[in-house]
Amino acid sequence: MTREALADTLEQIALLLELKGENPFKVRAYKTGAETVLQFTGDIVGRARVNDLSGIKGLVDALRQKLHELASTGKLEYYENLKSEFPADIFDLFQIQGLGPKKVKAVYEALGVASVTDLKEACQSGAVAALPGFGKKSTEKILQSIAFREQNADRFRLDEVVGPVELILESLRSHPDCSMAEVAGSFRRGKETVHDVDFLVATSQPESVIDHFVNQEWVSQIIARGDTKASVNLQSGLQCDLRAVSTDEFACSLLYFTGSKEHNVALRGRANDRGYTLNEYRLSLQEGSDSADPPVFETETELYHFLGLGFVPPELRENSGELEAAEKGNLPRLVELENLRGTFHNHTTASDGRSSLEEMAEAAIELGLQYLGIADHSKSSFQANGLNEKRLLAQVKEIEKLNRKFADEGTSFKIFAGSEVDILKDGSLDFSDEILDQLDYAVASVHNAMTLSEADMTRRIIRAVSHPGITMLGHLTGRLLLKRNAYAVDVAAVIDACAATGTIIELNCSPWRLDMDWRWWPLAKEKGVKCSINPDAHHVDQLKNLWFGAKLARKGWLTREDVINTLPLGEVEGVIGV
DNA sequence: GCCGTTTTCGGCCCGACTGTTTTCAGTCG
Repeated sequence: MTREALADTLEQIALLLELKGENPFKVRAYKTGAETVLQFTGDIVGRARVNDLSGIKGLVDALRQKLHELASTGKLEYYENLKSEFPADIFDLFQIQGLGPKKVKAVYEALGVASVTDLKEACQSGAVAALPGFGKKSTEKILQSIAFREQNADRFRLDEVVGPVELILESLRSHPDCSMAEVAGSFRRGKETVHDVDFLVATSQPESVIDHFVNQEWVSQIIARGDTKASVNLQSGLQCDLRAVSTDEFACSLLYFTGSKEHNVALRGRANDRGYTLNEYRLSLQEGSDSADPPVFETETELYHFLGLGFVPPELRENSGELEAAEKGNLPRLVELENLRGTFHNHTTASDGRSSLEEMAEAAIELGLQYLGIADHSKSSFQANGLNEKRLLAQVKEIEKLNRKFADEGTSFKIFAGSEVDILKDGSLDFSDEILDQLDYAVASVHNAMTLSEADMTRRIIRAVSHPGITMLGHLTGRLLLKRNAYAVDVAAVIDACAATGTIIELNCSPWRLDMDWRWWPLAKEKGVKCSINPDAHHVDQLKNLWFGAKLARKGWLTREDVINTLPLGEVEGVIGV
């Protein structure tokens, strides 16, 4: 039983109680209970197991007893009973945008809608539109949301994939018959979401490695299994494919299975021009060609060089100019995770984070960072417990105190006091200039009124980034990968405005966002706009989101010089204007 | 269901937006 599992159960109880139309304050008690469990500093699971939860605000008789039962037995009778009153798939309905507990309750009770499939049918038949409180537009919105879900049903965010990838790679590499193993495909290229994951091994005993691959405990279904390839589904539904080749074929295969298809096509054309033909196993002489016999390539680098190209990092292999650059020797030296010296835009328990200021600082020091920017929500983000002026200034004082402590201890580390300031609907900011002046830096972000027209949204954001108190723009498009599309905004115009005002654009590396999108960074770079790779961490563990950020920054052709948080403490202050 | 007490029960977190209404309920951040 984990902390997250305890909190999940309380949250699901809250949802079910809402469905039943229970007292909303009772519902809230369960929700805040879940939050309390998540934020508790200490071994909440252990304490729940031995029924030692006294004195924790928010957990009194009922919740304390339930947490004890859950932690000590792994089950909760109250929850099981509650669940049995509703169809098993009812939770899926809450994923539909625009459907909350009241509306789920309405379609369930009036129409017997118990799943997303039922809901779709009921929308199409007009039954939903006929319900009180619903209408034509609601029906359309629901159908749109269902379509979006269906479209993305077989795609996964990187955070859902990175764990399994490491596990499987390690398992393959530890097999005695496997001499090399790599992950290829869109994961290796650093796409923001993936459909499946491709693995490649070099072996002289393919059957034995494939046997090993399909018989792991995390495999839930074997889709296909042949002599040199196999496909399986993991419990999450993620499809993983394995190809087994010989050691001599490994480099060409890795190139081939990394893609993209378009990059490969261009590369094959280039091989043809030189009298060769390239496939997933090897480079061979074209029939009748008088070119020299090609060697066996041990690495992708050797193959690229043979074709007159510099090594193209996998992230750039989208056939968007990388081959031309590789030919001229103009490929950028891409930024690396290890180049990052610090980071901005992180939250603490002061707003909606789950780790305290001190814990976040300690975790950043542990990661080897020299500085950490704190940017808790501002007062308009009420749902996120945004800070008002008084609380913000108190936090600034607290940060100053901690910084003095670091200095006294001889620790070369600094916390930058900032804020994630809400961009209000008209583009004005949630804090006055006088308050912003007292901060080291400020991130401006949109958190509401996301349905403005493109023109209005663009005007709104440009007004905010043009404000002298704003250092950087947070998650430019507001997208939530596989969940919510970007709001309408003219990204190019915003980039122009940032270029004109010297405003930094964030690469928000929460795996839900990865925003601004990698496709826009080359333009931003061309215009001279700098990037800040920001984890948007709400917990110490999420500082590791920097890994996603570095990957996506590379995909956007960014170098160390383009990313401000590669600068050491002592230089970065100048850039953010401290 | 929890809190703060006025130790017994009333009060509990805001504001914008949307769509369905025609004054407001539900959703979302």
